Amino acid sequence: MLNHHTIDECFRALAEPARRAIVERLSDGPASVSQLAAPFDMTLAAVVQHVQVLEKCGLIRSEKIGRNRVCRVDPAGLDVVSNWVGLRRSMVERQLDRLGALLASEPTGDEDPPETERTDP
Amino acid sequence: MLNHHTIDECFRALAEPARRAIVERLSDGPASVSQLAAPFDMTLAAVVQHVQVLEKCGLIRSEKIGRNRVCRVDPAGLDVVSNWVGLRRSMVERQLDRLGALLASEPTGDEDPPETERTDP
DNA sequence: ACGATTGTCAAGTGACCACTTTAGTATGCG
DNA sequence: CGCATACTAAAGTGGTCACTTGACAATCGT
Repeated sequence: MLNHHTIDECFRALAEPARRAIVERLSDGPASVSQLAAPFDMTLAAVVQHVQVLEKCGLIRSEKIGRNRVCRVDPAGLDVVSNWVGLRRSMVERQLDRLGALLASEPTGDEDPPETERTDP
Repeated sequence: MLNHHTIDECFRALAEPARRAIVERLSDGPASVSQLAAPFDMTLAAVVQHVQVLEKCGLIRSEKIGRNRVCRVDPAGLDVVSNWVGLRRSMVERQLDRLGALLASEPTGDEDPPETERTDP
């Protein structure tokens, strides 16, 4: 019940350049919060907030080790957004294929009304 | 010079539920602006603005036909975000593989310092 | 034990942005 | 022509959110 893993939260989280940069850094290997903060011209507190956002939406996980919090990417989070994009891509592709086939198989050009619209028949 | 196609713009655009819904609707087939607006409890003007955002970042294209503007998904836009996510996913996967291999090939447990860190040696 | 790291919490602030309103332009239809 | 449809453009507004500050807790090194 801790993670929502919703598409909305994931996209919202990745909309922020700093958070995307954190995920990029983290996809190269685990890191502590201050390690994550180093490249930024930003307070440590701000980075902590970003980490919290990323964790709440399931894009990263973290565990406290001593006085450090070590963070790593959670593949499941990436999958959520990957699936969304992948589905749209395949739908658009299928849509274009259908259009291509239609154009190729109708030399006369007048058989039925030009249903260029949505998939319902 | 019209489209930026930057990752940042694409993610920012998709962070908005309404805009994601528009892309979803559009990945099922082309539609006019007012068709896109229909399901929303929102002014047409607002939808127009969303369409403009989606077009500027290269996620959709549109052409004016008569008094209608018909919109369709631009696959290239989806590819931009797909590539970003795909790269991170593969990096994380590779990272986990390396960790697994390391654990499997070290029964003694003390050969070199535990470099769980980034890829540099 | 003391000081220095490392992180956390809470409250405040400024900027951005989604949305509305208003007013206007262009196209289709009878 | 005249009226409705479909969009566009500009300005204003409220709410969200990234970031700061400041004060505090826990842990490490010496």
